[in-house]
Amino acid sequence: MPIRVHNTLSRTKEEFTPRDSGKVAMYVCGPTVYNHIHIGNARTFLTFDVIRRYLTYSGYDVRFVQNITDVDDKIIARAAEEGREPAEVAAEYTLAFRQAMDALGVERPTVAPKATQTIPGMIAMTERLIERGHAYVVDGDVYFSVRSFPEYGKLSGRNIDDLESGARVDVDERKQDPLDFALWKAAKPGEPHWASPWGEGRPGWHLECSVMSEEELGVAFDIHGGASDLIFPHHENEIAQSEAATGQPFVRYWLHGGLLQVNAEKMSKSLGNFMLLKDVLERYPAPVVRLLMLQTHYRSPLDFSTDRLDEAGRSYERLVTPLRNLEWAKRNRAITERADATRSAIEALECTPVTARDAFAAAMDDDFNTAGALAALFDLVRVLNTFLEQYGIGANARYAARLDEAADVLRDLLGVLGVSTADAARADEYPSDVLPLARDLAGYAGSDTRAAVEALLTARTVARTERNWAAADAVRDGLERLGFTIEDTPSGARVTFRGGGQAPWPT
RNA sequence: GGCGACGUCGCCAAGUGGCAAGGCAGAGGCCUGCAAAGCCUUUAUCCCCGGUUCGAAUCCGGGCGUCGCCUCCA
Repeated sequence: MPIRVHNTLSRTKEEFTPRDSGKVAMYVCGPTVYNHIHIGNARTFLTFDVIRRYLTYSGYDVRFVQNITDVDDKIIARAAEEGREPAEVAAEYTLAFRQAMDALGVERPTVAPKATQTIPGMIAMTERLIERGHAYVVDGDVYFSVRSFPEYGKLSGRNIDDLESGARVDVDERKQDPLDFALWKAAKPGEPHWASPWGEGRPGWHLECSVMSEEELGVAFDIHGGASDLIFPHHENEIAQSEAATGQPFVRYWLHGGLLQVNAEKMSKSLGNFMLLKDVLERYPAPVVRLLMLQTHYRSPLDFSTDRLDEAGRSYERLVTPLRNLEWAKRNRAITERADATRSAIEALECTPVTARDAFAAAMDDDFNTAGALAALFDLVRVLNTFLEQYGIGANARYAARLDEAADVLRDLLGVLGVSTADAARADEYPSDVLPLARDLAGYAGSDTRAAVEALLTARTVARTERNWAAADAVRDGLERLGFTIEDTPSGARVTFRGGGQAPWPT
């Protein structure tokens, strides 16, 4: 089944046909490295990470290019505030950006060019534009002439005259038209600068994306992504300069993500209501953050709050619990076939690898409907749970293999969404707080925390055998306060440590 | 003022002409010493008013409300 994508240029869903069969060339606008990225930035990068992963899962060879804007007004301003060199500021936040993306589980780009390493290409494109009559020089600045490009406005659905009537910012008298934008800026004293045919200067904002994408992907590459606030003027200007310079279409499919909001308002630097990704990741595991964002379609606005993160945490638990339960059942060879076990539970288990993959793909093929894809995974979870409930691992190897197959599908498809299941089994590094508890309740005198927990569980088992519920519950409640959960299963008590004295999210 | 998006169960959310997915929360039941996890059951005619259609949450018109872009912004 073909993949369909919403193309901002046509405002409709179109069948996705890449330029070169089997290959996808995509470009996503990267960060300006003047600060840590915020959670809104993260949403956009996450969106395109999942799109890239799904295209790869679908069999495409994806070449993914993302710029690093490391020379810009905001970087210069920040450096001036802090009495540092712009390059130093850019280097610091470039590193921070990569670390944050790694922490979120975003795959690295195939290529991540920096603006400062693309200067010759930007100068060359500016020269091309001047030659073709699309740009003009004024006092060391070079401006693109929007009037020279008749199709200006086709992406954002505006026309030049409407834009000018709504203009409310000071007009630079040196521009031929108020909408003309800088391709090259003459450097002011103290600013980073490079030699150019128009004097010492630095590139304008939009230019790098046009140059890098053409160098790395060629023109009329497949997918250009970014958040919807980049449609105008950024992407509109990219189209103008690229198509004016090459005389060819720039991009086949424009994909734009919805903005993240806080309290139903746009989160932005200027409103000051933003949260940094790194701060959120200190409090919530990456899979939970990803899950929250993937529960909403990528083009819709998404309201972000800790309440919703907590909710996503519970959803994550539901998705990974069957994997934990299956491992536990296998380790204990738990076969709990019940008298009322049903034939349909077996049939569902047999069908689920295929039905889950089909439903997942059908949702994702429809403009990357991750919410629908998740629904397919929750259905798979129910099938697994139901089978485990009724049969355990099953009385013969045939079902054990079926269970493994279903679990593999679940892990694989969660992987396409970049939702790691690795955290699900973490249970090491018990806190030393268990030692006094074990001494008081189990008479354990050693210093090995794992042995202490074992002693506590043994004491609890003994107490339960003696029907001494108060003593048994003292162990469970004591451990609960330290971040452990005890669950009694047909194969004995299972203890899960969720970390710290405080659970990463309420359980 | 110009352009655009959205309004679906308590909360979140999918669904673009044919009996309204899913998650969270709630209720009842099963299981449990009690729990936890899990299973089963249970909760909507889709902002309002018109229209098109055999049939609309889905198409058209109007209204109300929310949000975004038009200025750096993911």
